[in-house]
Amino acid sequence: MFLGEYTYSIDEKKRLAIPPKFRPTLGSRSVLTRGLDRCLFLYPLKEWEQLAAKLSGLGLAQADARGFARLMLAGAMETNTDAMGRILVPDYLKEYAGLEKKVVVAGLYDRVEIWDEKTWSEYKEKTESEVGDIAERLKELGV
Amino acid sequence: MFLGEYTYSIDEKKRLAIPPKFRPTLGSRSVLTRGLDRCLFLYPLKEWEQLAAKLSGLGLAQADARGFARLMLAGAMETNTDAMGRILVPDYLKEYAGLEKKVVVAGLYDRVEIWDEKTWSEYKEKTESEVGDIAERLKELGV
DNA sequence: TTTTTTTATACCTCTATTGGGGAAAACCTG
DNA sequence: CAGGTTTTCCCCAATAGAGGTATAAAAAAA
Repeated sequence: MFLGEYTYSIDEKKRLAIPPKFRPTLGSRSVLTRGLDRCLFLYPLKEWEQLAAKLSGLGLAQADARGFARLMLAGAMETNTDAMGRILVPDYLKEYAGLEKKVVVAGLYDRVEIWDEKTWSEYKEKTESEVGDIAERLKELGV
Repeated sequence: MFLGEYTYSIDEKKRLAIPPKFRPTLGSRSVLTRGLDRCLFLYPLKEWEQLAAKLSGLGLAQADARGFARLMLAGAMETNTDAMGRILVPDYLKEYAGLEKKVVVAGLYDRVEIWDEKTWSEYKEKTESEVGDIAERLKELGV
């Protein structure tokens, strides 16, 4: 289970450290792809395989489903973590997410998300004001 | 069951002691999250897992559900209590709750709440003055 | 008052993070 | 196809920071 948010910097060789707590769960092979809302998704290989199967089964009928599947499948790339637990972020993904120097790595239960620090803080502020009453939402979930 | 309120100080390494009475119930692994009214919630791992599974089950499709899950899941952090019964409070949560030196740890039946001492006393004063109105409303609830 | 538990601070060890160097592989170009 | 250039990967090192431990003081209990 991935939890928490961490800040790292991408070095000039496009290497990005993964939080030590995430490393055992991710394993040595993981998949990096375009995510929603201008961030990147990072999955353990097994989780990715399940998701990819679901995505390719999404039927060709709807244009938006096709677009979504293309976004994630076409942009996917397997990444090997080096001895220090870092992954290499390819140019086209770095550009997609607008990653500058400072980057936020966030754990979201079954996946890891990678955001540019600025984009992340803007998104959080926006969401906090829109989501409104957290207590109400939690009650809907039966907590 | 968590009961009572205690005052502790966070050391310069962001470590915070948990009341000895709470330790057996929390176990060695627990989860610290953003709470309501600028405090932090601390759950035993098992309790949290139920909530997290529900949040992650909301799926990727809707933008507002995504945002809500991101706030709650990325905002959470698993904390291991050390040999002296202390937990580590990450920067972003310390900042969220405005924790300074003195901190109040309060038991609320099934969860633990963590407040900055100043925020806590202000909140209490405010609530005590409204206590009459609240009692009226509780009567309506049949308490 | 004595004993025991607990809190807080200081210190020390170890791990994590970030940087760089160099080898190998891939790519482009002439 | 050969030479040169760029990119990727692997190894190593230094520093800083985090995590663990011990001790002394304080509080609580007997």
